[in-house]
Amino acid sequence: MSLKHFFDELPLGRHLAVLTRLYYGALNRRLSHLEIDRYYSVLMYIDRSNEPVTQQMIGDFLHMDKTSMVRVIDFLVEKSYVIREQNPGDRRSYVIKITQGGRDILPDIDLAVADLNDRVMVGLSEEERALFQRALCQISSNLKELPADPINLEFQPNPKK
Amino acid sequence: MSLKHFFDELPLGRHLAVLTRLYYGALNRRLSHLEIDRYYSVLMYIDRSNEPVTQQMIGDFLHMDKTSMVRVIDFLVEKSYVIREQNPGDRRSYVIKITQGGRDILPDIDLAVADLNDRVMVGLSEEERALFQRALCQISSNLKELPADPINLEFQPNPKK
DNA sequence: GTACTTTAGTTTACTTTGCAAACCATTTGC
DNA sequence: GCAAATGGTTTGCAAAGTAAACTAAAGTAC
Repeated sequence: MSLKHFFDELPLGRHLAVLTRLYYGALNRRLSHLEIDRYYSVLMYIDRSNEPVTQQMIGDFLHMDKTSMVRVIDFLVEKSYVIREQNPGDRRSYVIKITQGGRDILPDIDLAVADLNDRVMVGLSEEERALFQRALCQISSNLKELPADPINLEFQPNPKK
Repeated sequence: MSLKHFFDELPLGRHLAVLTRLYYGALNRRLSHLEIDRYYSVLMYIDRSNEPVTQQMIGDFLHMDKTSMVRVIDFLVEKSYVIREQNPGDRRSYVIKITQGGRDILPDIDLAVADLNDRVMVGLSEEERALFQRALCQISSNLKELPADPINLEFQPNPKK
């Protein structure tokens, strides 16, 4: 049997799931000194945005559902990386603001993410990396066009003691 | 803020996780008439292999851990898609064999997977698709070189009633 | 202004998958 | 022949998505 060839016949999602796990395994290892579980992206988004951010906006941007969002923000508030502030413009929602404590750990996160993003691309030329990014976007937009059942797929770190 | 640019700064794993979820959402929808949850890959592998397959081998190939493997095979046996047979060569292990019932649903699975794998690539040339596949393999091998914490990330379908 | 609908966020209960640890029955290595 | 490793199982836990029901606030229509 040509396992090599069979690889391409498998659901693409299977490969993506494996890569996701490997990726976060590596990232969590690099950032294991931070108490931030795996919510790097959330903190990065809050920091990068130049407009006030609500939970809804974060969830929309990162494609996380709102109940998970509650848990994530609860966690980040608990760790004092962000605070919930009343949104003066809409009293139903909160503005999520990064704290100094959050800003303090961001450089580590940015560095680790940038470095790992770079390392996983070792062996690919600049053009190939650019194309890969473009392919991801294309695939994403293709998938969003398709009818789909709701599904959850996520990773979780093992509790490192 | 250039959100477009920020996209590349996010952990690659974040994008992969989202794509995995979208992909399985679409695939499960297409195969919702089958009672096979999301174990397409397992059945495909058992079918494709031209040597006797044990749970260990499946798990190794698909990067699923052995306790999940037990659950998956239990499920497939329950649904009569596969059977566990004593492995004459090693009495600790089983040979997992696909049944006629399993073979019956494989064409549907193969078709849906091939079609979806193709659809997600719409907008990319043959060369670009080939490069994308190669990039995935490269990334995978790069990641395996890196130290990593164990992590789990998977998807799960919502219980469609 | 009153009533209906939508939206932001929360809570609870459930699902799937990975991991860890303990375990049994074998097989392998010395 | 005995210790160590291996295939598989079980149990218990963790994270994240979903659904459904809920509150409070906003928006819309009349």
